[in-house]
Amino acid sequence: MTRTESPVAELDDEPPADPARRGRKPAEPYVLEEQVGFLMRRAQQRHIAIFQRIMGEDGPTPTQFAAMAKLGAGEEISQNQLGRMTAMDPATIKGVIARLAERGLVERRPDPDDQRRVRVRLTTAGLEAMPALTEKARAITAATLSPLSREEAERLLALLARLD
Amino acid sequence: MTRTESPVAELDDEPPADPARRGRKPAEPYVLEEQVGFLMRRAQQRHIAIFQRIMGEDGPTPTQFAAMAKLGAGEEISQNQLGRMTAMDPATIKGVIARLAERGLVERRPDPDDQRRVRVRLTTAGLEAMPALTEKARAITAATLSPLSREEAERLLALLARLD
DNA sequence: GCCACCTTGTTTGTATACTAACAATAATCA
DNA sequence: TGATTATTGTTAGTATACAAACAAGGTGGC
Repeated sequence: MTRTESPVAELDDEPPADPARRGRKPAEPYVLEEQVGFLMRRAQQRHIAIFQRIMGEDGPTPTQFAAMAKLGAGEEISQNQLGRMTAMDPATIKGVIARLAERGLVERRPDPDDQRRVRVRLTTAGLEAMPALTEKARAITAATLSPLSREEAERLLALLARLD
Repeated sequence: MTRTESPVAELDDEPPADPARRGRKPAEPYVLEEQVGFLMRRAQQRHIAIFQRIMGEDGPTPTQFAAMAKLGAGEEISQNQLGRMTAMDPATIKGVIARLAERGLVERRPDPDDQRRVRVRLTTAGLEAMPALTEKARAITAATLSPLSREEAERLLALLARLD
């Protein structure tokens, strides 16, 4: 699982990298469009655009739907724990849950056993919305991956999952 | 995080998922951790954390550095055009340039030939900062891709580039 | 039982990102 | 030329994200 040597830097035909360059030759250029960060940002922009198009005007955002998906069949989960499950820090999940609550899709109540906790669950409206939303979510995944073959898509997901 | 089985449960064959599933079988579950959007968001979170660690406390953010990289050797580019080159819409690039200007790394001046335009370029301080920042950017890319072999990294970049 | 420490949640501040609406200027075409 | 259209930039509003500082409720060590 370790990788100590040469970075990536070779989509074209470049000489090996060198950390200390003192007045040396032009060396390899830094090409923004070939950097992981830039490519991921662009891919995410496209994905989010697809998400909004399919979910529609007043549909949930990606993080809102992630929270709803984890609340799934009606479980009650503490706010921070839900944040951990959906890769959001406490400050972020707080806002997401607040907006879902404003729209009547989730409800919060104090945990009877631990007064620090806020338990969150889907409302009836939220529960009823889930099947249609989940179908849309599948369509969003499919549309995002549509430029790739099924094998390529699986390879991409496997590689992304390893960047953790 | 639970990583149980194969990444992509199933794409079947058709991107457009069937809109109506009425009382069908249990069907495949929707597993958040296997969706592209979720995996990309997590990968980006990790990348941004690496970025901030290596660039340091008062280093540029990813978008700020992207803008600086495109201004490169001292070219003067209009604000919106710079936004297009770095995948930022006009409202976003405006804020990024404003913050870079506050820190004295770029400067703006009206375009003499087109009064709508604002031309942006690196200041002397910005220019002088670039070599060290670019070295750090290379280290960031390498660190982000470090869980992968060189071949895997190249495959990932190629796949991400196709999601456009 | 008490105190130190950990966890949970909130608040504030900074930085992306995008939409929508708008103003000013250029470019085009009838 | 004059009107329509396009481009450039700004402003306001919504929604992530994270850090840092804080309050308050649990837990364990002694």
